[in-house]
Amino acid sequence: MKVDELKVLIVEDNVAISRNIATFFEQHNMVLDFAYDGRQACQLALENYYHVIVLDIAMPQMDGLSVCRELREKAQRHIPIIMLTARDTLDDKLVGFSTGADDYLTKPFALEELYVRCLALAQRHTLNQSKTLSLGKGEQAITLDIATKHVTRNQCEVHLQPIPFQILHILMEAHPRAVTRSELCDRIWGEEPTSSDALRSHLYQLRKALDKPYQHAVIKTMHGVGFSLTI
Amino acid sequence: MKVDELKVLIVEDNVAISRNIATFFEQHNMVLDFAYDGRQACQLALENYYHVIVLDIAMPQMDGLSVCRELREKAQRHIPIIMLTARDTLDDKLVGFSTGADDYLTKPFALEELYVRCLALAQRHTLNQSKTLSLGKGEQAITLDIATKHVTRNQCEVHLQPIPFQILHILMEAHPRAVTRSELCDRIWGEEPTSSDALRSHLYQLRKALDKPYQHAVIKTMHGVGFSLTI
DNA sequence: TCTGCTCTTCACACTTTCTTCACATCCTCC
DNA sequence: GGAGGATGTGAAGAAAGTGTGAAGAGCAGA
Repeated sequence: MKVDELKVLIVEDNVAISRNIATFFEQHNMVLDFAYDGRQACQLALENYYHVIVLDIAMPQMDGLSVCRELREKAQRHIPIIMLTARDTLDDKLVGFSTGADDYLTKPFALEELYVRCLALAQRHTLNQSKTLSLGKGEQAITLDIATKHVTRNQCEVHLQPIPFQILHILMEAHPRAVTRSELCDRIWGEEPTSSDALRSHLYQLRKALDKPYQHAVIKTMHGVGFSLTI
Repeated sequence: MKVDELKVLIVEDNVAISRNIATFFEQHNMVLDFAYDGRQACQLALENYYHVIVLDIAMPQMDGLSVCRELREKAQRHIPIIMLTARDTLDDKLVGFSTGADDYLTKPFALEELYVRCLALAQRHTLNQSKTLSLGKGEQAITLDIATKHVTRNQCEVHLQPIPFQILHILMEAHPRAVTRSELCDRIWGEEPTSSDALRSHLYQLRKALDKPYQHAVIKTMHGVGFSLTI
């Protein structure tokens, strides 16, 4: 998956609306998956990594609110969710938010509006700007420049290959949460998974470059869980 | 967060609009401060704690975008900001988000809409903080961070293996209720149960790590019933 | 085509965690 | 106070997960 692609799950039983969204979003370089009912939505959302989920409230089998509740309960991380609703009373909105939606739109809505809110939620609004992440201080100080792919630790440049760079990027975004192996694989390889041996090997490379020269290792293994940064 | 604890800064040079917002918001138990230009806004925002800032883009002296940028730069924490804008093109929205707004509304807007978004933003912000359970004080003080899997007692880190961690998590959620053996087994192993010897062994490990170093044991056996935490 | 870099695969060593078992101890009820 | 079930203790081995490093495949640019 390319770094600047946004992966979005559209949960909407009305095929016409789905298709509309698809046309607009794909023009804007987004990668879409679709679900047409709640069950399917939950399954997809728990198995794959999405930057944002667009969720219709009114659906057969399992409505949007239930999906939202289930994801909040079962998913390891907080998945950004935008609700689509036909209702428009204060109470309905409050209910939507209180079950854990991050944003909502009332139908009918402008596709553009949905697009902007997806970007914002995915925190990709800085899409075209040089953005640097930084964490820690002293010997543990790590900076990562997304645009130039520069990484430093303790002010010294660290050379990373592309995949180790991606791994570090994901870990820094998630900090202090641990990231599971499957989430890492999902975000790096997307649809075409490789053997998990590859991931181990890239992690080894990342550690060799980032941690080996220093006393304190910042990449921590959480046995049976995944990896996290400890600063 | 209780609604009546929400503290909001309204930054808007049009007094009529401010007054409107004030009337509606105060009916909903929010506590408001007002600023009428950008300078004033920055000053107030940096000196006081607000749950949300409602920020008009078009203002004399220093516009909303500049205020936003300055706050992102100078403020220690991420202050949730909702932008109010008269403009309504895709680019304008993107610019708004890219300077760091968390949400925006296009004028004219329904007060109700603004109200709901303020609530949502404040809530989302507190939800994003890593979730920690804590119980007791002094030597019995126990904290458990769900995201990072960190456990402390008496401010000292306690290393737990995954299953003992799960057990403690379940016990802390249930506190002060006792949890039966079968409930524990059910939640840990689900459908495929193991011998109950395993559970005993994991409980032993949990006690060894959590209680042994201290005088007072917090894990209490209720003979024939199950286990509970006594703080 | 060659060169240099990156990615994947594989084999092996090592670590952590889980389960099982044997025995000790405790509690409750008769 | 004794019998018998429930629970605590601890060690040992099984199982799963992880680290390490090298070798070769694959690919893009010179």
